[in-house]
Amino acid sequence: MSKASLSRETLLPMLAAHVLNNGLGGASLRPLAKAAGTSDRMLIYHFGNKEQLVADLLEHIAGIYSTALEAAIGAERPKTRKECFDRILAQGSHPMMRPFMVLWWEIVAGSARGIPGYREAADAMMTKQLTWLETQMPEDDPDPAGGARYLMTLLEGTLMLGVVGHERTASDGLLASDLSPS
Amino acid sequence: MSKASLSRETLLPMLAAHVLNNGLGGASLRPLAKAAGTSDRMLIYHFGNKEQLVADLLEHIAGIYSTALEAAIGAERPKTRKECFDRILAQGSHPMMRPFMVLWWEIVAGSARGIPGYREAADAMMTKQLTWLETQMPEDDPDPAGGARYLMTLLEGTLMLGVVGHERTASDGLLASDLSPS
DNA sequence: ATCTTAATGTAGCAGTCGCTACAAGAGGAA
DNA sequence: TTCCTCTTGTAGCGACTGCTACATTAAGAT
Repeated sequence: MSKASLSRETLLPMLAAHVLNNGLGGASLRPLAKAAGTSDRMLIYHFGNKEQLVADLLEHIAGIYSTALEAAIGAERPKTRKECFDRILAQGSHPMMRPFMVLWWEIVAGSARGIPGYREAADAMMTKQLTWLETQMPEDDPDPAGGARYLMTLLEGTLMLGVVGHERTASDGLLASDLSPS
Repeated sequence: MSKASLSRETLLPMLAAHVLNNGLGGASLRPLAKAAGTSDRMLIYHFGNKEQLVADLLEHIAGIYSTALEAAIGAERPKTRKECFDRILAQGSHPMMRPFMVLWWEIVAGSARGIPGYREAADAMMTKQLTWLETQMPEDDPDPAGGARYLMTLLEGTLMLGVVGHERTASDGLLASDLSPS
């Protein structure tokens, strides 16, 4: 294969990198192609049309997210739900995660708007994160499944408030709650 | 005034209606103008450029949201936080609210991406909803401010999960919690 | 009546969009 | 060799983008 024809599979990582840095909605074929070292002509050739490209890209990104989660399983489990929540929130708020988070909200918006491919990707990423979170719950938690869903809801709400400049709103609200199972 | 020259103020409601039905990011001047009964030429004349138009439009929409909230103050206050939460969630999930919700997630995404005007609008709408929610808390709540923030976090998380098809995730998670103050 | 200014229509510019027609090279199969 | 299929480059189409130059109308001020 040596020099090698670019294929969907070799293209996708480079496209994903560009999208993480520049957004998905505003991305057009020519900048996308340049980032991947090709031409718009070839993107259409490989993916058929832009809609399919975006769908494949979203699926690919969901895959990246999935493997990232699998690699992030902590050594020692948290002792309380609160500790679990704080740890994951800190992880999601890490500057390294920012491009991913910015893209995440774009995916949510696209999902709400019904743009093809977005809903599926959002669903996949949510499901993955949820099952991952279940494995990260405290060992003695009486209801890891329900607790994970509860923490997830709280986590996403907190992240959203943070995005619009209301991180204090979320943290103040949680002061009054110990998040302990009922 | 009779026939009347169109001004920013007369244009904005019609622009807002169009944006609520068709999205903000993908909106371009000519369709926007047609929806408002003018020409792209006049939109630029009145608003200077598109960026300013979008900023003004977002501010206007935040104002609509604000007055809508003020009009929605319930007659009798809920008795528990759970009841308060359910009532507001039902309100936010009402089909009538859908266009607004879809736009909301677009605003959140724009805010995350740092697009001018989005963050300010999102912040204003969040702040408004928060102070409104405080007035809707149960009368005997020991900590209405903290409770409102807590419910708000949960509410936004729940709405987000709903948008990506995980409404069950949120509701299942809340089954295990009575949301009562600690 | 004249002057000024705000409001509007018409036409178009330069750039970008997704996508395609056409042709050419490259590598394997016969 | 001859063919055929896969891959790629070049060029461009028609639609749309935000925005502007130029001209015209209408109304109010003096």
